[in-house]
Amino acid sequence: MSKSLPVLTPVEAVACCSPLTQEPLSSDQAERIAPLLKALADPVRLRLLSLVASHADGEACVCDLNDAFDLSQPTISHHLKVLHEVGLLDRSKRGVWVYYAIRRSALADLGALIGGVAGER
Amino acid sequence: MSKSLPVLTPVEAVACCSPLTQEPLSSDQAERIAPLLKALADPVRLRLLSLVASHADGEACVCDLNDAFDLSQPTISHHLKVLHEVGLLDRSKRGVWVYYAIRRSALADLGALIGGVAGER
DNA sequence: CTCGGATATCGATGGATGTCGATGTATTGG
DNA sequence: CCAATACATCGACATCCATCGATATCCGAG
Repeated sequence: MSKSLPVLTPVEAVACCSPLTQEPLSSDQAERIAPLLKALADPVRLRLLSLVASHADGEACVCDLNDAFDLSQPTISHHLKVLHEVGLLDRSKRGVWVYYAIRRSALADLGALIGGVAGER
Repeated sequence: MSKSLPVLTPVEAVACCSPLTQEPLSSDQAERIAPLLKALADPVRLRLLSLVASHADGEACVCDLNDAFDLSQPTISHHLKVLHEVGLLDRSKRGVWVYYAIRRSALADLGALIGGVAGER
């Protein structure tokens, strides 16, 4: 089986690659990185991530996020789940509220992978 | 019509934004950036881009690229078109062959947008 | 002009994805 | 224990997208 899928979130897979432009990506590497970009490749999720990141302490309550969009609450919940599952957002529950927090290192790694900046690891 | 779409390739839209994590993305900004990430968010296209970028002079002939994949020629052609349309690859024809060349500045801008590195413009 | 090779375009198809309303689950207040 | 609020899950639906085979287009060789 060529598909022995790792116990590795997409976000972890990014850290192990040299920049896109330096040497050809292996098929496996590409398959691991693509989901991360897919998670990012939606206007709503881009705004969600950006909203969370630019909030105080880099985290925001779902209740705040819902109001920023003209979309149903399940839809926002779905998008947050996608971002959380690939490891771009952390999730923590406090009382009735759920807070999502940005993972800056994940974004930094991804940015370095794309932009070709060697890396500040 | 809220949709007066610009004469602006996605790749040009990127250069105008501060990093994702700095301030919330506007709806319009998100709508312009998402297509660029969508173009990147496919394992085959990631490898294609990486192959082209790491080739000599940052460009490669389609004939070389086809052989690197287990996919039909039309499929590769389609992926290259997607990357070209968003401005990540330049296209030039020489005789019978078509060469695609990486646009490093586009990747750099996108990387900076995601990674939060201010920018080396 | 004709042939063959290199790429692009077209149409079809199966599978993934964004969105919604309805409903489920958990926590707090009374 | 009950009601209300915050959030997640579910099922359905429409749309989008990766892929293919067939075919068109372009160009150099002879």
